[in-house]
Amino acid sequence: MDLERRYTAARKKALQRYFGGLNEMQRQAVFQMEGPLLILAGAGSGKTTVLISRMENMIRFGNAYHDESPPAGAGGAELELLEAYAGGKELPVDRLCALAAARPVKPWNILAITFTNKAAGELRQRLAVKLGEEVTADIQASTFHSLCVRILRREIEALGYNRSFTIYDADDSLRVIKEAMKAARIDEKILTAKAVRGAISRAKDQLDTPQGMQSRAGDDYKTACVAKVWQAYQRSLKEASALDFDDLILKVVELFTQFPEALAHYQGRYRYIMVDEYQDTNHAQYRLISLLAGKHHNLCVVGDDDQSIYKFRGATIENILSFEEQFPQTVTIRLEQNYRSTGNILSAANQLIANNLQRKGKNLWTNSGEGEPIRVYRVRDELEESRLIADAILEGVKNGARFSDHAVLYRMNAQSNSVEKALAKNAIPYRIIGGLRFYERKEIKDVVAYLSVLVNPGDSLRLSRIINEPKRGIGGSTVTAAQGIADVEGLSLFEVISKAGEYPLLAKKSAVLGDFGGMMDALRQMAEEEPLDRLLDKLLEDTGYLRALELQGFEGQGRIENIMELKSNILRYVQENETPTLAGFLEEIALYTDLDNYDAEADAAVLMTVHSAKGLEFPHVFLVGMDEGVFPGRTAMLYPAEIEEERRLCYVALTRAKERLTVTSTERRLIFGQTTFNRPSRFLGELPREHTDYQDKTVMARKQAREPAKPARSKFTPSSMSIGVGAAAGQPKGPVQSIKAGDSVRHSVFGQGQVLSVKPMGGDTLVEIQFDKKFGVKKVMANFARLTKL
DNA sequence: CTCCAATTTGTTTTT
DNA sequence: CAAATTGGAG
Repeated sequence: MDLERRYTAARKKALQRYFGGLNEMQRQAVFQMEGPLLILAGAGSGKTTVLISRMENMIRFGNAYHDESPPAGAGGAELELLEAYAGGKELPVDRLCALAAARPVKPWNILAITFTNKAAGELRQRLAVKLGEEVTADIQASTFHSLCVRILRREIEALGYNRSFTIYDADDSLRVIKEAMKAARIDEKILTAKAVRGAISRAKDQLDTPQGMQSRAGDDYKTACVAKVWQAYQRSLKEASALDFDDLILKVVELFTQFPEALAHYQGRYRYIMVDEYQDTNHAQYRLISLLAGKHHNLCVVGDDDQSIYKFRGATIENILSFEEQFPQTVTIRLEQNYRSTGNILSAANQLIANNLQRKGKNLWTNSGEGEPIRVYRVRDELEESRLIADAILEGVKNGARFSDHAVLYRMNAQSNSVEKALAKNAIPYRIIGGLRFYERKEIKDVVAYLSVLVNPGDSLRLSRIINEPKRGIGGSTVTAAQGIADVEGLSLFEVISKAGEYPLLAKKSAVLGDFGGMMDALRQMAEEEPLDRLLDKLLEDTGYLRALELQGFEGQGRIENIMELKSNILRYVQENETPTLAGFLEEIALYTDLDNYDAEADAAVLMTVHSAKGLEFPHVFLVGMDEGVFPGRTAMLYPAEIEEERRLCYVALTRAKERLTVTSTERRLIFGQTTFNRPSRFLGELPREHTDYQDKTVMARKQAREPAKPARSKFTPSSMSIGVGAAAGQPKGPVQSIKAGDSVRHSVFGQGQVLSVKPMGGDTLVEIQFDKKFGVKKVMANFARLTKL
């Protein structure tokens, strides 16, 4: 009797010691393993560490902490050992596990859902360090979308789709919607295809149906149109055996509601579920999770209502605000100690977000010192803004920081341009996350379209993308005619083309069409026999795609390099997977994002949107464009709810910074070809003075103060925007070597590259250079970049 | 059918 | 301001 009590107590102590690196709240979250658990984790409160420790605890010790009975056969000797460990003696981990564990969880019973594939990979990696590769490999850690694809690959035939379905991206969807709108005679001037796509997507997030929308539309013409287009859109997708992003979630929900035995299977498999970034889930995702957790109720969600920034994508903050009602007997744990930022940064962020009404409310605190105040600058325009940043980064590096310690955050991708130029001019290596993504480049989309058609010949959309790329004399009119026949005959476009000879309408083109069909058939044959990289080579050769690019000159060179990059991606995929398939590769890249590729190791400054920066942290953060109309954005300014979302976004931006935070605002700015004059963002006014160091660097301010152009206040002097940093660093004074497109050059930072284009610019020359894949294409100023011709 | 040039258009944020 | 679409000529 007494032994039992002592054993339980010793075990508790031992576990406390094992997870001694965590704070009290974090440990509570780790040990709370059964039942619904809501972790409200503020920015920088160590929630990833908690998630990892929580999984480690489950796998090593099971519910030992809350278990009342000692393991079978444990006696006095075991108790003594356990007490010794609790008291500070060392003990091998396996030994401790044997002493303490109570029904440990099997790794394959754990499902962890993250926001990006990168985050999932990191989770797995950090877990592997603690538990080893084999154990970790059995844990399902992925995004909602990857999880759903996995499930659908096995089960989708029950819903009448082909197992080798294609995943359409936003661009593909838009094309299909445009087609549907044309067929329905809906004028794009009244209702744009993009608006329709958005409306459909949001409706899908709500688990709405075309029929439901139709009946609710009433006399609302636009809504009725959307419902009609949606219906046609869905029919096209099914004909092509394609799913869009939203469908991935939707179809799994459909599967689980229609086939209880399928649901039961996955409920049995995923007994312990964790969802990260829960504040950014939408209704469909909530449904999916409730279904999966419906049997065992072991659902742990982690989130921060103050960091909900994806409303535009259907995320509903309600999910986190009403979690306790949705799941009775929820245990709620708040993590409010921040380990990331200095006191000044944290206090300012706290005060900013306190202006929001729609929130649960919390107060982050930190043990670390005040740090330096937030630097707030008002400058003339985006050029000065960028120069200031370039100078500050150089200053930071001079003081011992790495380039990669610096991040520049902005509200929209278009803002990256001026920053990019300034960094290039100063030979500061940088990487851009987002913007035009690798898989959105034309040549990559083309090649991927070829590959998709090989897997899924029914995919008419992608077929028509590449049927005349490169030019082979199959123009729009021919495709339209063939598509018409396909619709009438109930065949796919590809089938009609393959036997073009049978249709008088296509008689003239039957030779070219037949050749094309034959070529694709031959390639499909090869796809089944040859390794994927060989297939790609053959495809590029046979289709003439490569040859066409070679004839394009330097622009084509860059594209070929991109395709080679695609090839190395294929090779990597082949190496990393035991049973590599073409379909598998296509799936992987459909769900791939730029962020997944973000390599924190490479020493380069990072440029990205605030949205992309979610979950990341940097010692030095620059937040640019804090202007009314930019951040908060123009469209948000009229609606209080939107302003709150913008404020949350701003909160996310501020809390990315660990040590130094610089915020800038400009008097005027060139936006979409028009100079706009903006007041400083209202959010700047919400940062308390005692935590900021404000400097007005506009011409007006200097005049008013009757001060010469040099501000006297700071030892950190971007001042008159020293353009000559690069030159001062040792640029040879002689005439610029004549560099022309096609030359090979060496750059002091980026290494060797090929000149793509040369443009005279403001007394200097802007050179666009293709470097190796680590840096990609960069634009640099010839006079400052210290280029040497090879 | 293809190519080039002019016009038009749009301007958050993304799995 | 840039990209994308449209229109006309070859």
